[in-house]
Order: sequence, then structure tokens, then C-alpha cells
Amino acid sequence: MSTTENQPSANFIRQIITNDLTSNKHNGNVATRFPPEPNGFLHIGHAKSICLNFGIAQENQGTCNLRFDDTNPEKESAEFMKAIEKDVNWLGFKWTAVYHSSDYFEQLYDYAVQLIKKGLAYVDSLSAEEIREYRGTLTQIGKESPDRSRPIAENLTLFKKMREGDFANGDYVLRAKIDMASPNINMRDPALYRIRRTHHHRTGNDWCLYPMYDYTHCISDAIEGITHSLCTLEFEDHRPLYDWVLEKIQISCRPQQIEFARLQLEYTVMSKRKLAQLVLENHVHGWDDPRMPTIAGLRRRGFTPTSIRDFCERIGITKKDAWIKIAVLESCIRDDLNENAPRAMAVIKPLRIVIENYPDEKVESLTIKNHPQKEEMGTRNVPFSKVILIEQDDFSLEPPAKFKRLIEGGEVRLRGSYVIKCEKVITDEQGKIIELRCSYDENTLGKKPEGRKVKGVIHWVSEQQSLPAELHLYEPLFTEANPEEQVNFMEVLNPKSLTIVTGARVEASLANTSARNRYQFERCAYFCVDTDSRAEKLIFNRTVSLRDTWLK
RNA sequence: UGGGCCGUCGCCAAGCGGUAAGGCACGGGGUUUUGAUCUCCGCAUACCCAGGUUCGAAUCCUGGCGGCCCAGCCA
Repeated sequence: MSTTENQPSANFIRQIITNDLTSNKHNGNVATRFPPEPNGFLHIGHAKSICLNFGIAQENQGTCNLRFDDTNPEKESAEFMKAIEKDVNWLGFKWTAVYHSSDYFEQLYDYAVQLIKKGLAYVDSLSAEEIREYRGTLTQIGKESPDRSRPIAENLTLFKKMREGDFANGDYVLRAKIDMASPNINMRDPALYRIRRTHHHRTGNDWCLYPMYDYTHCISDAIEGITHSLCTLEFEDHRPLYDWVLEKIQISCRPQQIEFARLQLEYTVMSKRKLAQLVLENHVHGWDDPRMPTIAGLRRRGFTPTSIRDFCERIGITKKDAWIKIAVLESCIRDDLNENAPRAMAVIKPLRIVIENYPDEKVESLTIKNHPQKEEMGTRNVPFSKVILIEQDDFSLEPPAKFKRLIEGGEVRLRGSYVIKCEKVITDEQGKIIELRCSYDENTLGKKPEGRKVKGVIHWVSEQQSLPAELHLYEPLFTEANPEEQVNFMEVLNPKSLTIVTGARVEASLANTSARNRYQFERCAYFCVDTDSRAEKLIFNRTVSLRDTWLK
């Protein structure tokens, strides 16, 4: 490993922070926060934000809070909060403190009263539809609500009644009094509070009045002393409002909102709404389905925290609308697993081989390295006997050019074992190959054969001692690089995103493996033990295939 | 269309007025009991386009062109 490997790459946000540190803008403090709404599971796009926020705090001896942005009780739940905490931890990050926007409901209310008293907020009785009409359009300025001139005292009374539950949903809304002619639509008297007569998973029935994101987020940041409030590009237009609120209320902290591009990964969707739809309509088996781009899905698929952090580092942080190829993610997990996953042998589609000159009842215990380059990973014993299983694809009656596996009359090396020669091909009435009769060269164990070169090496398992296993092979969830671009993203769902292989056999050493263990099944792919796997029924998930440059 | 933001290799991405880093992908050689890994080599006279400023421009200026975001009582 080179010394620069762990050096975070330069990006414009780190530059801003470096400059702020130099100018002592925040008294040398760096305080960030990761603020998910607990309305779904975290996905790899959140991982990008997590790595950025926690990473920046770590690099600068700063702090990073986990804050649940729970201002909309209709979509949020404690279950999602639990899942989010688990995922952030699993990625390897420790928050300085955990907070909730709902922790600040009382303060937020007081600040709203402040705004009303300053004549900067008013209670509006316009309906949602009317507000939309009054707002104007991109090219036309809006017009002021008749309630905009409501006297302060009346606003105060009405707002109090809103809190006390005197009104129904939608009867009134609290609005900031800014500028109905602003070219920035977010500044045309945005809603600050709306009435929601709904139970909140944390505050119960204490409130029927809930603050909006724009009003809540900046104040929450300020209360927590956040110095750099990092969010995605779609909030750029909200920054003037973020700053407006903090300027108008009585608060000294001035966090700086900085926006970066959200992650867009090919062949998947990243919006929580769409991910939830996949789960709800049973197109996948849950938020942690290994095909999902969720942290939970990637974990079950066999991804490591290291690989995901590496991915976030490799893609960088910019303001450019970028599309990341799946190959980048795959390269990250291969790098980690190549280094750290022990090797094993598994035959996906078995072809039976009888070694005619091998003693009938003999079972040899061969010692095989767990990693070809890393001695420290040790060895394991693999039984070898007269009847073995190889991959159907590793034998060919009509071999293509440069085929270096087993052919009729040809020799091949059995990985970690002997060189065998195919003496006879047994077919059924339809001509289908059902068995091979081979001979073995007893002088080739750990030695090159004498007087000839044997090029190919293939994997195998002993028929008798091997274990049956179910293999889950995954392909992208969608057939189009950008499913969101379709009129209906469901129409480009990949019908072959999951293939279940039932006839596979794995080597005996895997008998007592446990959930989440990762292996490289040599010459095939990296697999991990699924959480539903049991000793009686082994299930492996294919994390990612091996790179394959043959016939490219 | 009003406003905001963005445009450097196929895909990401450094670069911040001194003569185009790196990664992924791709092509080729070597090593190899994994067609894996590892290793070596190749891969933008060129930075959306056009003008301008400058001894010198991807970097500064002007004007175009292209893309993304905003009209929730969602976040």
C-alpha cells in the first residue's frame, strides 16, 4: 500500500473547510451532521453523504451528529431509525451525538413566534390550491395573499390555536413574509408550519402542528453548532431561505450550507419512493434484498464496509451531474475480496467424472491454500476420491480456439490436486454428455507432469463428500442504465435479476460456515453466505463475478 | 420561458495563469496449479464552441451552445 492511499482526495468542500480553518471562521471548529429522514432504508447515495460528513469531521478532529429529520410524521417510523443507525455503524462511523428534529419542536415554535412578532410571518387561510395559484409560475411573479396583512396580534392568537388543535388539517398554514415577486420561487412566502393531526413516532400526540424542512433544517443546524451543512444540489435554491431564517431569528450560529451532486449509479434507482415501491409491490424480497442499492442490500449481497467507503472515495465530490458505472462499484468489492476472502471450490453445474485408475474406496485429504498469495491465511483439507464433479463448462467435445480446459483425450490440472486425462465420454441416447471416464497421473500431486505441459487448471469437488448448496446469482435490477428516465421505471425491471441455482455442490470444508462469511469460489465468483443459510440448506449469494478476460 | 447550478479521455476526477495527475473501462506483453491476482506498456498536442486579454489560458473576460434543478401544506 502506498502512503498516499488513505489520503482523501481533494474536493471543493474540503478546500472550503481548509480555508475556513485558515481564516479561523468558526474558531477552528468543524461540525457536520448526517440528517436522514427516517422514511426508508439508507442507500449507497446516503453512503456518499455519510462518508463525506463523517470523513470531514474525522480528518479535522471535528464532530458529526446523526440527526433524524423527522418533521413529517406521516412517512416516518422508529423501525427506519433503527435500520439507519445500524447501517451507519456498519459502515464504520461513530456519531458524536444523535438528535432528532423533533427534539427542537418547542424551540422551533418559539422562534416562529419571534418571526410573527417581527412581522415576518403570518397565518394564512388560503387552501393549498389557492397558495399554488397565488405563487405564480417560473416566469410570472406571484401575488400576495389577502392574509398577508393580518395584524401581528391576530397571527399570534391564530398560531397558538393552530398548536392547540383548534383547527383541521389544511385550515391554516404559517408562512414567512418574504417576497411574492422573487425570481426564486422558494422565497415567495414559503410555508413554515402546517397542521397535521397525526401521531408522531417520537412526540406522540403532543403536536398537531409540524414545521417544514426549510424552516427546521437551518435552525437545527444552528442549535447544534454545525459549521458546514452539506446537502445535495437540489437544495441550492433553498440556501437563500436557509440564510434568511437564521438572519431573522435570534440565534448566533451561522452554519454554511454547501451543496454537492447526488450519486447516480447506472442500472438502479436511488429514490426512496421508488425503492419503497419495489419493496411494497414485491418486486424484491425486502429492503435488504441483495439486488437493492440499499446499505442493507449491499451488506446481504456480500459487500464490505471498506469496499463501500472506497467507492465513495473513488467517485469524488463535485457539483457535476455524474453517472457512475457499475464497474466502479464492482472493482471496489473485488479489490477488497481478492485481498481478504479465503478461496474455496464450488461446482455450479456438475459433470460427473470417474477416475478409473484411482482406488475404489480411497479418500485422500489434500491440503490446499486458502489464498494463493497470502500464506498467513493458512490451508484447509479437501477430500479427493475416485468420483469427482467438475463444471460442465470445463469440458468440451468441440473446443473453441485456445480452449485450455478438458477435452476428449486431453489432460487438465485439477486445482490443488492431480492431473487427469479424459479417456472416454459417456453420453445418453440424446447425445448429452452424462459422465466422463478419466485416468489420473499419481506423480502430479504438487508437481508438474513429466515430459509434457498441461495448461489448464479447473476446479472440482469430490462427489461423495461435497455438500449441496443453493446459489443465488444476481444481475442488475433494471435493463436500462437510467430507469428513472423511462415513463414508467417498472417497465424496465430486469426479469432475470435473480437466478437460483439448486444443483450446485460445494467443498466439504464449508459445512460449518456461518452467515455473511465471504469466499472466492475459485474461477467463478465471490460469494457470501446468505442470512437464511442453514447447515441443512446452504445458501450463497454471488457478490460479484471474477474478472473474465477470456474471449473478450 | 424567470432564477440557480454545471460542462477536462468511453465513465468518474485532479487541476485554481507557466505548458493535461489518478482511478475505472479498454488494448497489448510478462508471471501464475484461479483464463483471477500481480506486473509492465499503451490510451486527451488536448480541456463544450467562438472571440478577446496575456510572453503564456483548461484556468481571466465576452458571447454562444448543451445539460441538470426549482412552481409540495415532501425532504
